[in-house]
Amino acid sequence: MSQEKILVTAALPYANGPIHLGHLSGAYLPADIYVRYKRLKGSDIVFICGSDEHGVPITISADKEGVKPKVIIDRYHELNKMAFEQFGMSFDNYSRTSLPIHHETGKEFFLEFYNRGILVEKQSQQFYDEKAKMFLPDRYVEGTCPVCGYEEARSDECENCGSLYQPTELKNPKSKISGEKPVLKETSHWYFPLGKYQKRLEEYIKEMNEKFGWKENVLQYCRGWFKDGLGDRAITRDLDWGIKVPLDGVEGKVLYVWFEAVLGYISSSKEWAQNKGDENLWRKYWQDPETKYVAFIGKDNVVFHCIVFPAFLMAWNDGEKVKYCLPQNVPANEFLNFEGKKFSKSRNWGIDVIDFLKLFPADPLRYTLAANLPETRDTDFYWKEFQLRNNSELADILGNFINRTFTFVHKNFEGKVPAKGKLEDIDNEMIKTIDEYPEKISKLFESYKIRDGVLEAMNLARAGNKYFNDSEPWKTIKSDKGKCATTLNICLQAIYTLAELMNPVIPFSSEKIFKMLNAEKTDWASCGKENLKAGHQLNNAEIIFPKIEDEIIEKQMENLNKPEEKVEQKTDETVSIDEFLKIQLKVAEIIEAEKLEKSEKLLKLKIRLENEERQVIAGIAKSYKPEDLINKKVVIVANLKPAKLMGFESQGMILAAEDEKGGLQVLSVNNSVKSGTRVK
RNA sequence: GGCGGGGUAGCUCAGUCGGUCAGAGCAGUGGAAUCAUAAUCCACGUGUCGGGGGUUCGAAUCCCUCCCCCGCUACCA
Repeated sequence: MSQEKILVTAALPYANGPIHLGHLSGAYLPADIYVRYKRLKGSDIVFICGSDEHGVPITISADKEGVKPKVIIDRYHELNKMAFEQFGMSFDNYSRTSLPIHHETGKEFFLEFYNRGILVEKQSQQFYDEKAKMFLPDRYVEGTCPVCGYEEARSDECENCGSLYQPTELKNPKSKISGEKPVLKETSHWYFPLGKYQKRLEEYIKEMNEKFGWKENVLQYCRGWFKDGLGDRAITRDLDWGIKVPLDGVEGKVLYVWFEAVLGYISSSKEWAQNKGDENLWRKYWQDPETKYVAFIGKDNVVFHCIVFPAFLMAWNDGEKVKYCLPQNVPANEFLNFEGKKFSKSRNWGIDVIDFLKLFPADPLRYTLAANLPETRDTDFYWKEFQLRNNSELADILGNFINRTFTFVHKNFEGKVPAKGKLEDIDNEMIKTIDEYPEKISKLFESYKIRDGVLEAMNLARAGNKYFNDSEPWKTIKSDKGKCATTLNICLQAIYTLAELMNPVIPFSSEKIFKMLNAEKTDWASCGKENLKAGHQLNNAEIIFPKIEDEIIEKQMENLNKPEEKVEQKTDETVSIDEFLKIQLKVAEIIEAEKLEKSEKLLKLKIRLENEERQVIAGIAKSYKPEDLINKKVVIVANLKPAKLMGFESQGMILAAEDEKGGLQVLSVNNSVKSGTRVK
């Protein structure tokens, strides 16, 4: 088979915030594993990505901070680029859509469509914020629903009753940006007639699926869109931030981000070609019908990559010019949740890649995420699972297999690869097993079952351990050194194979293993053969996967509870009287108070309820001296679950409110109320 | 409200164009071994495959219905 030519793109992350673990699982990690695998297979491959830097949310972030959008995108472009590098993403190019080269691409496509009369111009009434001097997207306008009277309805749809209406019908509209009342203003936009391409799109997807086997979830999403019918979609917006509409006399309009963002793949490829010193090199991939184009994305992006982008390319290809390749496969993943809940920036739920990599190396994270990729449905990231994957699999199974083999060879064979002797059944079987692995994993990776491929690779390490155990080299070293040598030789060949098979998943560790083996990687097809010659000198062993201690994981899990409490404070959810009555608030008299020595904030109090005494630890030392509290009658939560603070048990909690200066005011009642009285 | 996805062993997840499909890993229990990061290897699962009904010789897998969770709902990216 001739060398495959492959173009791989990974979704362009939006430069309005840091990427988190969910992004990695959705698109980037599977893409990187696939690309690294294909490189080992010897494919001619180029891997493209970059920051998506236009759109309204970025301008809003900029306004909030009182800076230009450029500040925002520069910040997150650099941050995310760095995060990707540390995570081991092996992009050939990581570009950004704010570059002139991309603006040119965007304008070129727009003009191509405009000049060929493909676009439709339509007038419409849009809300305009006079204070902010901008047109408002629907989600930034709030008002009273004309149907049900719900006060937080959007400009075109009520989330409460589900009604759809014209923006003109919304009562009391209010801009969420300035808080001012927006006015309706006439505007015009260009629309791309997606509907005209629906039939061809359906055929395209059907054909690609038949030939290359698309994922079921992706097909489902597409069917959903086709079922509803595709309509015209506006490809311009009234905004200053973005690619200017390249027509004379048109001001204050830009190409809508979803029109140009997908074209960013092409621009990034152009930039890559320039950097390579061959301006037209990108055409070798994008414009050669032999190219296998694979687009890795998360499920939220399916419509853009399976429908919108292909439609653009079809429209372009209908012209006289050179034609672009359409995606041959779009292996979109579902989402990764975090400890059972959706990642949420606003709720501070989850962890950003850059922060994670400050705590742990990339490979354990890559392995953990790969072993639980949301390929068929949403999955979860759990700190405990991360620790377990690292400790029980990377360290105990893979790491230990390598370590036990190396230490044995160094101790008994002077660190040189022992020569194979007479082979017995067990040896032949192991050799066969090793030899079959590359093809086995290939099959999985080729059908985008990345997760299964990764887990299968770990099984070779398991097989290695079993072979080691069953061969008992610690016995044969004394009884039959030739047999022992055979065992270790085969174990080392297995380690070599593992280093290569695992290379796409844990590239940093793979390099370390190759270094220990004092060897270079080979092509994928050969890595299951005998690659280490007898007598070959090995380097010293090192621990590749240190264990992660419980305390470190527990600390991370403790941090999680903080944002959760914040969320509860913010919600205005109501509680029933029954729920309220579960909390027993009681009046208590403070009879003793003393400061806890090692603590800044805590006081140890003895309080008296009706006829019982309790110890309560209260965090009010900064606002009250112990002696000031004696005989004071305060309100406590009497049935709060007891907790230990600084080693002292606290049987309840004193209610207090924070004043403007951050001082605390304890809730107190005057002496006419008896201790133990229930507060209702 | 509409549309879509999901509900499979203690946990995380595979498996559904009906017939060795009732699974893997982890956890748990017992055992073997001691070269190794106390690391390995072997053995062990009576799970109503969310509930109920139906089609069929046969359903986790198809149809109907109910319950629960999640996502999307288009000028938001």
